[in-house]
Amino acid sequence: MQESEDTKQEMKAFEDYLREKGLKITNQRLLVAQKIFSSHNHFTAEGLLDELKDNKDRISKATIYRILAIMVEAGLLEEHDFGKDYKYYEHIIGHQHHDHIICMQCGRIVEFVDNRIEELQNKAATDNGFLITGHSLNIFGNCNRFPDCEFNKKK
Amino acid sequence: MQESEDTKQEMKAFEDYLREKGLKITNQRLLVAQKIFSSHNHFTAEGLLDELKDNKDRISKATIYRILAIMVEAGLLEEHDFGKDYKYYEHIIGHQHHDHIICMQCGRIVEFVDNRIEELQNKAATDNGFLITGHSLNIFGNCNRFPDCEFNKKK
DNA sequence: GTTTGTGCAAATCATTTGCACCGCG
DNA sequence: CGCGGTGCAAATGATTTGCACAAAC
Repeated sequence: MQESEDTKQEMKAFEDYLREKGLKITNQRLLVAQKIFSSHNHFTAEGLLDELKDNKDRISKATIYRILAIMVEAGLLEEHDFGKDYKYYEHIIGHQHHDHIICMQCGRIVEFVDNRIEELQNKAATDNGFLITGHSLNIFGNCNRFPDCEFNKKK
Repeated sequence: MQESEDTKQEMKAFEDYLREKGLKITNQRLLVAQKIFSSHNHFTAEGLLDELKDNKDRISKATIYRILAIMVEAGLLEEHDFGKDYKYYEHIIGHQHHDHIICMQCGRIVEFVDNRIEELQNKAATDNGFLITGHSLNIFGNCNRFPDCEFNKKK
């Protein structure tokens, strides 16, 4: 696994977080973080486990979940619910906030940003007396017009 | 349980759907539908079960889930994922589409509509080559400023 | 009468957790 | 060393399902 400059910085942020919290820097944590930082795709715990099966070092499912929880807590990862019965994760360090459009046919996930929507959401929240702490906007549709739409690809 | 005019029409829509699909009109289905149509609150399967416990007729959890599935399929009910590990349902017949703001402290759910957001979502989808089939916009926040905010109320 | 619905308990499935052993610091 | 981390298997919790009995048409 080659390390880009970005990946190096992200790894440093993770290690700094671990040290800061008095958590240990283990092989499993480094491997998982590296795998995650080396891709910008949305992934599932199961999918991550599969990818790491290839590795000489086997990592248990329980550990995967435990590490994902730490990274979410650290603000390095975001957890998404796209309507399936498992969660998706996305590494967000150095990524601006965005929303998602999910293809119901092939599972393709497209990111988009619209600052006007963001503003209108803030307005809706404050108008209703809420102090906004987060939001989730998912658009579901069909990307059939794309030539490479594959059915039931999901992990 | 008194039946308002609205409730009567909603019950009729449900019964029509059942007949149309060759499904039977059972006591359980009528009771569940009536309980649902008699309130405009968001509810969970568990909560619905509790409410029906009071009734002389006991309905099993399995049946609740089966009936909820039918009503969602019929377009009478909408299923929501508000970030908890159970689903919320909302009866939507005769209700215009709306999004939700959820209080992370007390679980209070406020509905809002913003047509500009709807338009911008449609634009985002079509701009990305998607044929939009649905969307879910949830804003999470804190309604602590409200005097009657109760913590951990959730069903 | 048949066929579909219901209740019960057992099965699923993603995620979490208890516990004995392992390895970082 | 000593405590947090890991792997395994068992626990959890919402939802689903198989099956025998009951109710609708």
